[in-house]
Amino acid sequence: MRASIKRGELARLLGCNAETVRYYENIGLIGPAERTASGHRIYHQGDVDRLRFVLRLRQLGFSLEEVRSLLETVDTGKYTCKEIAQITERHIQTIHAKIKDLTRLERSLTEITSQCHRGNTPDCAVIDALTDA
Amino acid sequence: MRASIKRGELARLLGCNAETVRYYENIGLIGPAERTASGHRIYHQGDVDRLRFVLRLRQLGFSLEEVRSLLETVDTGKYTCKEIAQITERHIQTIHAKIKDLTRLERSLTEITSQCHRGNTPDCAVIDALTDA
DNA sequence: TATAGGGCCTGTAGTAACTACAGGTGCAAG
DNA sequence: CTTGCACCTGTAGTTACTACAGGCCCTATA
Repeated sequence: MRASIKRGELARLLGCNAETVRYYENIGLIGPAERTASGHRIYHQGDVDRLRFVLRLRQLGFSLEEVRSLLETVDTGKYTCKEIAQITERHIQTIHAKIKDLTRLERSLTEITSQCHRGNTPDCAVIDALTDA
Repeated sequence: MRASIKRGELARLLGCNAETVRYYENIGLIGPAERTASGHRIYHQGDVDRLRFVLRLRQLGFSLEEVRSLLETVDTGKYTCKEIAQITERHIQTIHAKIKDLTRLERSLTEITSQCHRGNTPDCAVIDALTDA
């Protein structure tokens, strides 16, 4: 017989919050789980695999909508390696843009702070930079 | 007499959404605006300066709670340059950590994608990497 | 002076992706 | 048998806005 686990065990197994599993079911990202007579959810190997797939995509920074779209793509089987590569490459670009933004931000802040004498008086170059018109 | 502008003009002047101004007032980040007899908000130079301060901090990635705290610090005037420098340096650390996270993420994705042959078949190294237990 | 169009007013709901709670069952170990 | 944990449900809270709907005000033009 197929191994079956409950929600908490599934979450522990994959390192996510048990509420997240229910949330993903609610929004239809993963299918409704099989239930025991008393209403408790039970999960099998296939469910574990699917949730792992979802969680990995999330860890890689894909949005839930992107995950949903990728699941559909993979489910229908109508995809090519080229298409998948394109999707991930677009995503890499997005991440790259975020890194650039943050780096610019870091530079600004570092520059502003570099003017500080770090003394025990309230005259501060940071405040000046933020206050000036 | 003091120059006075309305909400839309203030927003245009500082490059933010007019609704944002109302939002900041609602959450008490900026004080309640002076009103005309009919209830329209009016703003003066001091208000412009204060909102600019807030918006700059936001642009630098500070959270609204951090902005609130900084406003309070500056308002009381009980701060030293050293303290402000410490706050911004902590913030730089946070940003730096985010950059590191994203860079790691980018590396992972690039690595996964590098295995792809980009062909017109559905056998894809990305999917394999995401699917494997 | 009448009117048309904007801009302003309010409260509320929606966004992303969960997380946390309250109030109530089920289940398994001792 | 009872204790305590895990599970069930629906709902509210989080961040930082943004976008309405329904209604008033203000100003420029005919």
